[in-house]
Amino acid sequence: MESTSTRDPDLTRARILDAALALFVAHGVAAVSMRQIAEGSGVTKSLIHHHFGTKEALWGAVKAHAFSRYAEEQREALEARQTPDALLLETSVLRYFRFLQQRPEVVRLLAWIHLEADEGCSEMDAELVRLGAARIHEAQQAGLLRDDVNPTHVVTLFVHACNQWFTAKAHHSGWPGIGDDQAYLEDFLRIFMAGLVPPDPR
Amino acid sequence: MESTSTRDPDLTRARILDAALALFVAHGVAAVSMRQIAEGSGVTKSLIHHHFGTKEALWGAVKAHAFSRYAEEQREALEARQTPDALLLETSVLRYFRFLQQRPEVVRLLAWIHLEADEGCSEMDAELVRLGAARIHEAQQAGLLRDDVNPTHVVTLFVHACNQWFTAKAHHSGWPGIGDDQAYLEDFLRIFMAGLVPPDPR
DNA sequence: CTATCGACTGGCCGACCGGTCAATATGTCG
DNA sequence: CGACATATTGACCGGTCGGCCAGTCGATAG
Repeated sequence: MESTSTRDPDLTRARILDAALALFVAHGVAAVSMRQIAEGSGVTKSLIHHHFGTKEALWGAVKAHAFSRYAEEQREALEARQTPDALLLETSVLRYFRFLQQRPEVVRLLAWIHLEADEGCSEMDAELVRLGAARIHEAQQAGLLRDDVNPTHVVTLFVHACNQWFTAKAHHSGWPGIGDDQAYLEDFLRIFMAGLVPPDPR
Repeated sequence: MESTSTRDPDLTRARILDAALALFVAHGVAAVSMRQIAEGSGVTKSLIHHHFGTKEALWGAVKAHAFSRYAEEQREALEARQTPDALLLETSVLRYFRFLQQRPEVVRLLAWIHLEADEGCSEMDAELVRLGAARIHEAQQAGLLRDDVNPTHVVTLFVHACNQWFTAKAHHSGWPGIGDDQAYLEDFLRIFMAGLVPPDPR
């Protein structure tokens, strides 16, 4: 049954993971102390060591927890296809863009993972990419998309275009003539979709 | 005249900046100690404080030094236009891609700066973006590129596509079906350039 | 009731942190 | 040759770090 407020190790672990994720993502692993995480999660520093061992192990658990949840959300959205094939790619880009727009912590988590060159995390979204690439391959064979480009690169390209937009947002917000999220998304989609139509056979 | 091996404050500053850049870029500012920088540059820790003050000031000097050198290189290459207008954009993308390919430390430096949300650094490449956007605007008015997209977004898009490719390389190298640098670049250029041709007026 | 196991606590440790400071070495100028 | 500015050094400071450990608390099983 549901436990009372005290002595709930699962809830404790969850609270530690949440606080650690927030702090790690905001300031970086090296800049966050175990004492800060303890304070942020309302538990003792020793208890964190009891549940997760070392700080590095905690970071590993945080990554696995947050990343797998994100990957699951994305897969569910991707597998529930109800749009016609011709618009599937465009709506996928749009959904991914909105997803990152509403979850800035995912963007920063990815950025930290990239800087660590953690190849282990790539397994978690490899399945997503494979799924998306398969959809694009289908559309290519149906003549809806040009077939002289690697489907995986198509997925990679739009993921990159969305990720980097939010990653570097503070930086390029000072660039002259740049627009807001919506304006960038629309221009990207114009170029991206027009660049993928099959060439006129004539 | 040229000084001997001892007592060359300029050389000392340069050595400290080089060592600090390498360490900061590799491990992040918070994870690098002044003692490590001292060891890496062959000087005393106190001497670093003497020349640069605090650790944060050193990081600022490192950013300014590396970033301005990078921006200068890019501007020189951009201002020496000798290619015909029709190919300028494609060669610009190619040059920028090769530039990042040969300077992985620039890619990582940018990634760290983005995570800091340091808006001050955006002034350094804002001029570059303005210059590139102006070239694209010229090409639009000459009818070489579609004119219903923001020129700044065109620059932003290809910068993002190149940056994120190298930033996340270790991560997406595990994705199924992904190609190498050259294959990605070619596919990106196909989509990008085809997406920018003016629509058939008929 | 008692034995037992895991959740949980406070205190402690050695190592290391960024930064300071007085003292010294070295080059330059009068 | 001094006098002076500054590059350079090593010792040292208070504070914080991650991790450890002995021990208490609380639920559950026998």
